[in-house]
Amino acid sequence: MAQRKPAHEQDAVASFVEDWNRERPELDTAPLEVFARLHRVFLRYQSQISKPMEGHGISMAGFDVLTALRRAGAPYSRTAGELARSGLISSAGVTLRIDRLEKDGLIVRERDPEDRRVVHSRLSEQGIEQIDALFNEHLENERRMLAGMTPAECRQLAKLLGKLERSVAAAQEADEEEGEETAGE
Amino acid sequence: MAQRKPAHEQDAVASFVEDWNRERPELDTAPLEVFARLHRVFLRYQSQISKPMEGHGISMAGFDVLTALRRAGAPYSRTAGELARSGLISSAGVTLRIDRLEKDGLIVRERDPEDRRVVHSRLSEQGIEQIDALFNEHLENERRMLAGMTPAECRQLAKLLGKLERSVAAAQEADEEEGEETAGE
DNA sequence: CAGGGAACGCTCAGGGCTAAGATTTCCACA
DNA sequence: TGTGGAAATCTTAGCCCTGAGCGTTCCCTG
Repeated sequence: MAQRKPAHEQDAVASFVEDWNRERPELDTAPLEVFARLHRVFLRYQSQISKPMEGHGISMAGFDVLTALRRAGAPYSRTAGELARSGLISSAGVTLRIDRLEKDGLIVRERDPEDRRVVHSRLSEQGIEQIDALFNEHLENERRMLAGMTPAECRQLAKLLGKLERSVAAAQEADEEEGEETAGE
Repeated sequence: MAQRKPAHEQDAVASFVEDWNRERPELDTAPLEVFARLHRVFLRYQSQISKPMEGHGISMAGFDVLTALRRAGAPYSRTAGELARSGLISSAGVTLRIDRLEKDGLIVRERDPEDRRVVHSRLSEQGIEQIDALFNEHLENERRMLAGMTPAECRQLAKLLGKLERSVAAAQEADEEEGEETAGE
């Protein structure tokens, strides 16, 4: 009943896998070793990364937009569609993010005169200052989160995560094509 | 039909790093190689993993609770606090998750007769059936997402993610201790 | 054996995201 | 040149999460 937590705190995912092997031994739980760990480390990362941002009154969602604009270089402007693709979120999500940032005076919306469907979001002066100050803190914070890893491990992990992203994206696209095929039957 | 992502489209995170080197060359962006990739692959994973669950009318949040209870073994029961820690979420979040699952008839709340502060959440018969059926699909889906990786790469990645979780957790705990020290001044 | 602190779960206010569909604008082509 | 489809953005409805704080219950201590 009580959870075992020996002095050197066993990996939580290893316990999960043990549990499943006991409860449903016929299942091959190998994928959990990757994805359950991915999930847990992301949740921890997310909550840790939010701390310096909250100090500046900026959310992770807002930070994502501000960095995308800052990265773009002068005049620090992108369309809503570009922001959706770069942040891997829906177009509705972009609208909401931009609403909030515009209300805070960090960005301005500008309708494209050539193609009036398009809206450009541009960093305000205040937005540039905020993100330039915050990004240093952000990197410093991330460095502290990597303190337990060697540089070689970081490089190896980065490489494998890149490969995993491609693998997950491939499965996603395979699903979408299958959906299109069966849609016309 | 041509692929949507032609060969010349390089890794999105590599482009980010290039952008930062151009815009703010004084910054050491090495941590992004790990965390930006972690963030992106998690977002893709999250949206892909939701597909089979939606078919059963279950959210990722609900799935997390149901698996935690199923893993626990008979009588498939845990306290709210245990669920919060195992899912890395707040106690308020647990209350909401349980509210929804109870309304759907997948779990039942039972107040502990020995310690009346404690509430146990237990899988209903229907809950057990649902999660047993869904978990197979879930693992199959995860396996498809790993199709682009070799087993050796998966093991290596799992190991490094485990190490990263410990490293991130250490940074988190360091922050909390610092907060406690300065709180009493 | 009475207080008071600690532990547990819940409530509330404030954000955040998505899917589906509406609206506006562009553009290719008959 | 008129029209239908496609594209870009916004709106709506619904669900999910957190931090702060509340009420209840337990239990240690004096």
